[in-house]
Amino acid sequence: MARSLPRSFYDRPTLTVARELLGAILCRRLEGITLRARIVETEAYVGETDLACHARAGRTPRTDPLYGPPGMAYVYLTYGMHHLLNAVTEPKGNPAAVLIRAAEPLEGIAHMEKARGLSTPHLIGSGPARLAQAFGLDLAWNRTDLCGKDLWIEPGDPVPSRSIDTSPRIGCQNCPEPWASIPWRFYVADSRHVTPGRSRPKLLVTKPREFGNNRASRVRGTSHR
DNA sequence: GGATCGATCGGCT
DNA sequence: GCCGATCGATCCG
Repeated sequence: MARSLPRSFYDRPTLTVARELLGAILCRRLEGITLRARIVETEAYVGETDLACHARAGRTPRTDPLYGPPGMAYVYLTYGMHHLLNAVTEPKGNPAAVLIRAAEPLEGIAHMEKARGLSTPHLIGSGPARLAQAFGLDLAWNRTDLCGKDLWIEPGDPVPSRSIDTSPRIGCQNCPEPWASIPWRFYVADSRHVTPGRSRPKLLVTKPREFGNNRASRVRGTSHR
């Protein structure tokens, strides 16, 4: 049952791994139960030249896992309170990884709901920090072998390319171009379990402005902090 | 439904 | 010191 993806799966170009991780099943063994969730959103971070990738700073104690063998977990803390899970990719020495951004709970859902403190299905794993919280992942999981027995990823039903959408990576707006705009985020287009607010490329929702009341002067609130 | 803002801390400049 | 690979509460429309 626990047929985890082999290390060779991760030992490939990061963009390929990011696409093919869609539909795969993230799993964690707990006492008595197994958590399973279908990955529906990923982002690729590729090397020191990618100025959105942590490896832009070179090899440091923090980024060291990115330089290690493929198939290892890279977990770090962001904003002082959120943990994010990555899968290290490409041959050893090539600092790159796939950020696992969102997943649809399949098994062990009650445990995930408890860990998240809520039970709204599409809010359990729809974001990298939410997913990490649902799975109980923190810094102790950094460098965990994803080809091991505690935390692993199983093959799932492949997502056809027509069902995959792309976008710029979230939270990289301040990076220099082309890194801010390069479409290295991949997600299952019709999934309700992706990061909210960015799943749909905004259809023709914008109504024609009827009253010429185009007040551009947006009062910039009295910024008292 | 969209925009804004505060929380909170490790790592790098 | 400064700034995040974020989330959730809150306010507004």
